[in-house]
Amino acid sequence: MSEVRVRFAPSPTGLLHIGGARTALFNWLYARHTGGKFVLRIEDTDAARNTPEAVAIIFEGLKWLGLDWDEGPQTDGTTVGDHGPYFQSQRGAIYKQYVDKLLAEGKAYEHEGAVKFRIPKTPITVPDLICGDVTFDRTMDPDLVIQRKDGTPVFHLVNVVDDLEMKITHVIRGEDHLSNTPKHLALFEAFGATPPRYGHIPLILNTNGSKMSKRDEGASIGDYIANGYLPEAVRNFLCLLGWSPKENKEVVPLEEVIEKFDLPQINRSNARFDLNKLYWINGEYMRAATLDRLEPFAAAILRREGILGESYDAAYFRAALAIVQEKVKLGKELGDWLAYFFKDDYAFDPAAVAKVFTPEGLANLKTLRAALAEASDFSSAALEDRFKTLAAAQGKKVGVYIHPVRLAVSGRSVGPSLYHLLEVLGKDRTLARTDRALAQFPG
RNA sequence: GGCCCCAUCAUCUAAUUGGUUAGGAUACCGCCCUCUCAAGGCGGGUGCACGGGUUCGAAUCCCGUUGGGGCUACCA
Repeated sequence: MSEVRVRFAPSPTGLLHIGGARTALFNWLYARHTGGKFVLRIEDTDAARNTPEAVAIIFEGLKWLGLDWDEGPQTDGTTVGDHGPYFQSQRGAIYKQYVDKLLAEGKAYEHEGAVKFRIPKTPITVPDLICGDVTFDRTMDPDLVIQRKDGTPVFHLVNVVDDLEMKITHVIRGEDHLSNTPKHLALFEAFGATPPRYGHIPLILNTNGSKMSKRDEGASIGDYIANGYLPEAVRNFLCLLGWSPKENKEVVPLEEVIEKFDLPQINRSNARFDLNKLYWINGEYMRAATLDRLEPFAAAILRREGILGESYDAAYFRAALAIVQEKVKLGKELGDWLAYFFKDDYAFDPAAVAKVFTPEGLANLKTLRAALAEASDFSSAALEDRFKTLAAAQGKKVGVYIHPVRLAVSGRSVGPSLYHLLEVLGKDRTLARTDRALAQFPG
């Protein structure tokens, strides 16, 4: 009946952790599934590692993944939402009120300058939407420091106060917080407030089963951006970690995930991070991407690598992209496949030269060069026809022509469909490159 | 150590919630296709951690063991 309000409350640590990204994703999915609100709150109470750059990295990561938030600080410095401020560092006065209230009611007390909250020494059950009922004994639990000697509030306090003030209805967070939940529940009770529903999602582990920490390979979303993963692929992969669309599907459109996603179906066991599968999914998305999607993505990468200038021949670039698209699985590989399209003095792969530019291979190349020079139609279909006709006339297989030209016009033995490659390069370039190869390797 | 969570192929997971030859995907290995590389097609091996129960019947429920993870801060 009341609107669902979930939140992602990262701490600016200098990176967006893959686990945090998935937590954000699950929260976002739940908000979108229920038509609720997704709130972004920055838990920057630890001033030491709180920098504008670190906050910007969180923004960047979320936006890259397509996780837009309905409330919270915006990239341009403005704020959206009526429950702010959304930076904990700006909420000191609010926390103070709550601490004073507990103090006044005798639910907290001062101890060596700090303030401690009296944890009820009775068993408590956390009704978790994912884990089920989890009961904690608490009879031996020590009281909880909620305000340090220096007057600053502690995580557990601010977390609860903010969730309460921001009217969060569902707390979806990592399972590492399950054991902390009794403390949070006690705080809500002390404030006379109804606690949110909780859903603790399993953690993401390294391939070897150890806990994935900041330093580990692939732990940062920034790594995926840098390596040219497609955000939609990373998002799809993350969805599959702890959740399944059933029906033996792996590649799942976002709309379908939003429609099917729900808390009770989330797995309860930790998942290991399988980079192989992410790589495969990325390839799936690469091949399925439209040219309009791929062009800006690829152009940004190739510019960064100095392969493409600020301005470029869009039609030529798109044509090249179209024929290598099905070969490439990762943005990072794009440069390797496309560099020679934009560079005429490419080097020749020595191993390929040794194998293909044999006296016979070079002779075939010369024969072919003559045939291509006469071609008026340089379309792939016409080229294929011409190659086959030539081969038949000479009593040879087309391969004996194909391999030398490929090496001649690209410097390598691996590439897209040769006829298509020549079509994209065009007659002039093809002949010029062939001549260059012939000049360099006279036989 | 104490408390909590978890346990299906190497990995991510499915199993109409006790009745299946335990399914799919990635990875790996063959074969096919083929101008290279991919993609695609076909095929293959690998799994219910272990031990007890309950039941006509257990991957599924219960207990224990083992293993993994988390929490146990005046970090978040």
